[in-house]
Amino acid sequence: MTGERPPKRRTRRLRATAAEVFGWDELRPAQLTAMEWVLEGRDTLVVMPTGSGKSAVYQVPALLLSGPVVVVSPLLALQRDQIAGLPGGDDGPGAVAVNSDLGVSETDAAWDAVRSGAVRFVYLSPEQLAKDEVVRRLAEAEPALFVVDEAQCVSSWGHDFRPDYLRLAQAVRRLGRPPVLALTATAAPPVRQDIVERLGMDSPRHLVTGFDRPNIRLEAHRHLDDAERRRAVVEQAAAGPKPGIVYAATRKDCEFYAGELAALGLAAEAYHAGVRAAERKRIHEAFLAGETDVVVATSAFGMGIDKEDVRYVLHASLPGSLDAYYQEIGRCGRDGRPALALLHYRSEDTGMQVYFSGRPPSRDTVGTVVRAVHDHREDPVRLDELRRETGLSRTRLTTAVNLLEEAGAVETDAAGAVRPSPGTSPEAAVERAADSAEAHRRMDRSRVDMARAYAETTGCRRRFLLGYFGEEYAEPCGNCDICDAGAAEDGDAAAAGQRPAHPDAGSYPVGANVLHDQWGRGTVLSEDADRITVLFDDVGYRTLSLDALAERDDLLTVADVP
DNA sequence: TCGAACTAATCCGAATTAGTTCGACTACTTCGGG
Repeated sequence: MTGERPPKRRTRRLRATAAEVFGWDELRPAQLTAMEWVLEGRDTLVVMPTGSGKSAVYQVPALLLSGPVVVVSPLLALQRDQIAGLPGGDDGPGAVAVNSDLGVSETDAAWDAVRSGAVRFVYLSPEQLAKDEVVRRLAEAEPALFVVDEAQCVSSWGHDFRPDYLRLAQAVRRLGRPPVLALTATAAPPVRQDIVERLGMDSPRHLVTGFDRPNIRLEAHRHLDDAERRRAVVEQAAAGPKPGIVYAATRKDCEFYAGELAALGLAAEAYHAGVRAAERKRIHEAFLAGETDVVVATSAFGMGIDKEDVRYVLHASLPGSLDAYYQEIGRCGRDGRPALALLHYRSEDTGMQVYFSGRPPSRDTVGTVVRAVHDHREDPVRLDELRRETGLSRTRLTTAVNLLEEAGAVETDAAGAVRPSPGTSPEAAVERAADSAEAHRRMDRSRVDMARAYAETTGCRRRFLLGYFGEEYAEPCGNCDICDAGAAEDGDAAAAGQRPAHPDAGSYPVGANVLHDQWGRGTVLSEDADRITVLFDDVGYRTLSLDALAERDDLLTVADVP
């Protein structure tokens, strides 16, 4: 193994497989790089926009690996789409999805196919991997790669809504620790860090392609009055070029806006989790087929929508985070033609988003769980047994166990059973879990604050948004409402998006590590005309006014500059 | 945290108002009934 021969041979094999099996004559450099890392057996985190061929990063290497590939995917519909998109026929790679749709005999047949090697890909929800039986049968097949698709779900859903996402690392361990590949289209630096930690990835390589989507125009409008906001949303949704997506905060609002738009003669549909499955499928397909002008939806609508010609994404309310916002607006303008991301909000919207960011399990719940675990000090206990003993729901129990595990108070052993960590009392465990929960709450709260800060920024919106994702963007973009206003004021496009500089502008360069009097260590994410945004390790995102910083020069000190 | 929907109180009863309560997003899985 000397010189450059091995990688070159690997590259040739990847290209040949892509062409022969999938009919892809060209692979993009980023795709190829990530595929090579996967073949080398390295843990890998890939952040690439939808439509750039993320799935290929595991599909092609899968055919060159020695065992089946496990693919964790959050929605059963996505699993079906992925399998339908694979090349069929006798030469194509076999694939199965194991989930609650299957009957007993179908499930057995699926596992037989996995065991016999007839199947390359096994698609599973994280809930499936919480089952002993599933992990046991998978382990027998000795998987060669563990893929987590839509990996942002680990961070956005794992902490409360779907806690089995935080238990994937245990499953990976029990499967013999195959290399882990995490794929996502949108992840800010703290989300990437969360994904890496929660999946237990080992010194992973990161492949992050640019976030900027220059053809999407960014605008935000604040309203004082709810009726006025509703009027503006309906008018703009009706007037804009179609098709478009309107995101509303509640199911009720979806029905309201869809009703108003339909009354104006538009083909408009309301989409949310309260709509029955068959109807949702119909709406989804009609939208992809170009039969719908506007879908008005909650956050339920989005994953798996790969439609090129969406002309606008309009938000009728403040989003819960810029992570969610960027994901949602990224669904317009995929054809590269001009598109509009428009946010209508009221400051009152923050209340509901804080509510939505979820409440951690109570001290009582955590206490019940930790005492139950301590009762099994001598014989580690499985989660389903803990559930019977505590009478808690699956979600609440798993969330509490995850929190205790994060706090170092309990551990999961090689067989998937839970026991107390040595030397921790139940009382201390509850305290530590409460501290972890509080840290999550602060982080979630700061994400809502950042969504509002984006809406209210006085600088170029694109610079703000990209700064949030850790991408420096020096010049004003010229394609947001703030840049337009600046250009109109000074008649100078170059000055657009930049208000007169604060005397302290430049004191806190983007990327600099800083130390705050109260909030501790942090990293400067972006700099507006009169304020900076910092991501603190312990308290999350904060915006700080340069005026306030000028008054007390010991408040925030620069530790080092990149 | 906000706002819709409800309840109680008020000067006869209808109608207003102050106070209270409750629901507001995202999925998979399992299980019972038609």
